[in-house]
Amino acid sequence: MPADTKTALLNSAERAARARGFDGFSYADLATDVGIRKASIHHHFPSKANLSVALMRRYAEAFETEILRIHEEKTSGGARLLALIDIYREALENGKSLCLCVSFSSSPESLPPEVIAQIRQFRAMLIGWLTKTFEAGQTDGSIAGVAHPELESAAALAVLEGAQLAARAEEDVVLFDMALKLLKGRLSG
Amino acid sequence: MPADTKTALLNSAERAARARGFDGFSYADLATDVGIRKASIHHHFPSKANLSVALMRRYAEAFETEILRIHEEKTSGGARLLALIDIYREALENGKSLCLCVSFSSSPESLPPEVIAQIRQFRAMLIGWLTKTFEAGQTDGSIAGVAHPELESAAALAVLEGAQLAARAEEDVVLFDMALKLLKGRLSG
DNA sequence: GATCATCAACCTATCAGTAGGTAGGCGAAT
DNA sequence: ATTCGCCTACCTACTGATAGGTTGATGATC
Repeated sequence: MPADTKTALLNSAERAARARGFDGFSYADLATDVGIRKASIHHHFPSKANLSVALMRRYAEAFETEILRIHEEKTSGGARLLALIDIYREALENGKSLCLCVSFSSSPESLPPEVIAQIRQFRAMLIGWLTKTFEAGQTDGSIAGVAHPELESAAALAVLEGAQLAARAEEDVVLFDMALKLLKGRLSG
Repeated sequence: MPADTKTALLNSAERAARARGFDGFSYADLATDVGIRKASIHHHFPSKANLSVALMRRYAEAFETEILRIHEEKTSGGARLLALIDIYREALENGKSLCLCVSFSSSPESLPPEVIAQIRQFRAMLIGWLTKTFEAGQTDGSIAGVAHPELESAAALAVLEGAQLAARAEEDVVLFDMALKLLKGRLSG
C-alpha cells in the first residue's frame, strides 16, 4: 500500500515478527507480502540483522512518542497506567500477536548485539515512564497502595510482558486480562 | 553420560531448548552433543514435534513433583511462594536460560497443538497451586495484603515468566530480581 | 547346544525444501 | 552519465526427514 517500499517492508516485517517471531518470517515471505522479489529486499536492508535494527528503532521511537502523548493527554497516574495496559492488550490482537519488544526478547540469540542494546534502552525508558506514573498515582491517589514506585514499575512491566507471552501462546486474551486484573483493580481516576 | 540414549537426548534437547529456544537447536546439534548420528535420533523421536511432546511431558511431571514436595516441606504460604520464586530464578542460570514453559511459549507456532495443550494444562496446574499458596498465605499471614488469591496467582505467574524473559534477553538476572522484589517484600515466615 | 527369527539401536547416504545472501544486468529518473 | 530500484539467476549452508543396511543381543525352536 505505501508508496515507499522501505516502509512497506518495515510494516510487513513488523507484523510478521510480532505474530510469528523474528525467526518466524523469511525474506521470501516479506517479498511475497510486499510484492517485490526476495533479492530486492537486500537493496533496502542488506541483512536481516540490519532489518532488525531498523525495526526496533522505529518501534522504540513510535512507542516513546505514544507514551509521551499519554502523559500529556491523561492527567492522573491511574489513567496513564490504564492507557499503557490498553496498548499492550491491543497489541495482542486477540492472542495472535505480541509487542515487538516481547517478540524480540523471545529470540535474543537471533538478534545482533545492537538490537539487544536497543531492547535494554527501550525497557529502561519504559521503566522510567512507569516509575513517574506510579509516583503520580501515589501522589494523586489514583493508584492504590503504592509504596515503592520503582519496584512497582519493574513488576508492572514484567506482568505486562509475561501476560502477553502466555496469552499469545494459548491464543487466549483472557490470560492477559486475568494477570492484569489485580493491577487494574488498584486504579481510579 | 546416561546409559540411556533416549534420556541423554531429552537432557540435551531440554538444555538447548531452554537456552536457545525450540527452533534454536537442530537434530544435528543434538547428535553432536550426545555422540550418535543425526538420523539415529529419529529412531527415538520420529519427529521433532514428537520430541517436543516428550520434553514437555517430562518437564511438567518433574515440575509438579517439585511443587508438591515444596507444599509438603514448607508450611507457610510465604515460604512456599519464595521457594517457587527460587526455582524460576535458578532456572535462569544467570540470564542464560529459561524454564521450558516460557521457552516453549515463545515459539508456539513451531510446536504441535498437543504441546500447546500441555502448556495450557501446565499453567492451569501451576495457577491452581499458586492460588492454594496465596490462600494459605492469606490465612496464616505469611503473605501481606492478599485479597484475591486467584488474581494474585495469575499476576504472580505473569511476573515470574515476564521477568525471566526480560532477564534472559538482556542476560542480566538483576531484571528478574527487580521485578520480583515487590512480591518478595510481602513475604514472611 | 546350535540354529534361527526378531528386535532395538545405530549407521551411511540422500532427499526436497528453505534459509540468508551475492553477482550482475536492465530500465527509468535525475 | 550516473544513480536508484528492482530484476533474474545463482550460491552455500542447513533444516527435518527418509530409505535401506549393519550390528549385536535376546529368546525360541530343533
